[in-house]
Amino acid sequence: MRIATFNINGIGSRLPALLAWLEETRPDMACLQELKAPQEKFPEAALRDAGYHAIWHGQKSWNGVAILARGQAPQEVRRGLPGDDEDGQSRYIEAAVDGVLVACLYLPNGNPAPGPKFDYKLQWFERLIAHAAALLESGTPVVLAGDFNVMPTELDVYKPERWVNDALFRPETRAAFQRLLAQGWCDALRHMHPGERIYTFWDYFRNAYARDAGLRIDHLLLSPALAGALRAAEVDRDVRGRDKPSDHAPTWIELDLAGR
DNA sequence: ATGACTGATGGAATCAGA
Repeated sequence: MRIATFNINGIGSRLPALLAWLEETRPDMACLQELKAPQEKFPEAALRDAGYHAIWHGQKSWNGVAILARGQAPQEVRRGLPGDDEDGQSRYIEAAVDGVLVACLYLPNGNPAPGPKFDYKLQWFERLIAHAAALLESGTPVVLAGDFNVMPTELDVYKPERWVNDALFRPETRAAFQRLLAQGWCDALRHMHPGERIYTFWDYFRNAYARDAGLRIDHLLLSPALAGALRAAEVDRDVRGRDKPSDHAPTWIELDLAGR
């Protein structure tokens, strides 16, 4: 089973690029973030024509997440991260496909830091950590996939010293990510490529992609039950170099679920 | 430290992104 995560930065303007990528790579599941579209503007029919069933949680202008599954309907388990009934931002959706629970998340950016946006980021992170613990306790095979807006280590930033005070790289943010990992999650891309510089995001500014001035902020975390099934983890970086690209590249894992 | 680029909204200029 191949599961991808892709922050598409606007499904309205990115639909041709999304369809082209789906057609080429045919992932079994795809988690999308930053739909930037209200619920009724999601291109359900176009995706169905491409062979994908979808669930999504839209929002006007910002945020928005979706889970696609090829040839079958994702079974929605949850929409919205528990822990704050006042949180109206569409950043979390969860579905089961073939016995695997997949959480699609878009963790808040948090800039500028410090400030209320950074506080929201850290609070959201705490809610994620609490919910992730509950998922692990359930014993279900789980993948946490999405745009975490965290570079876990200095290896994940083209120029760490420039980012130390940024919400994506501040000590509090990295510490929260490490606490999440310490529950027992496997950072799939890092596990398959230890010590390697791999990025999933390149800024639109200053020709960042051509300079390879990137960040690794899109992650797929595997529960212990799934870690042994991991066969590959890669970034489709060429997608970032195409016409009208998202600033993120699709990131994916291959799991061997035979004989579970 | 700052700015540069892009999408959504709304129909210009501003916000947000990372």
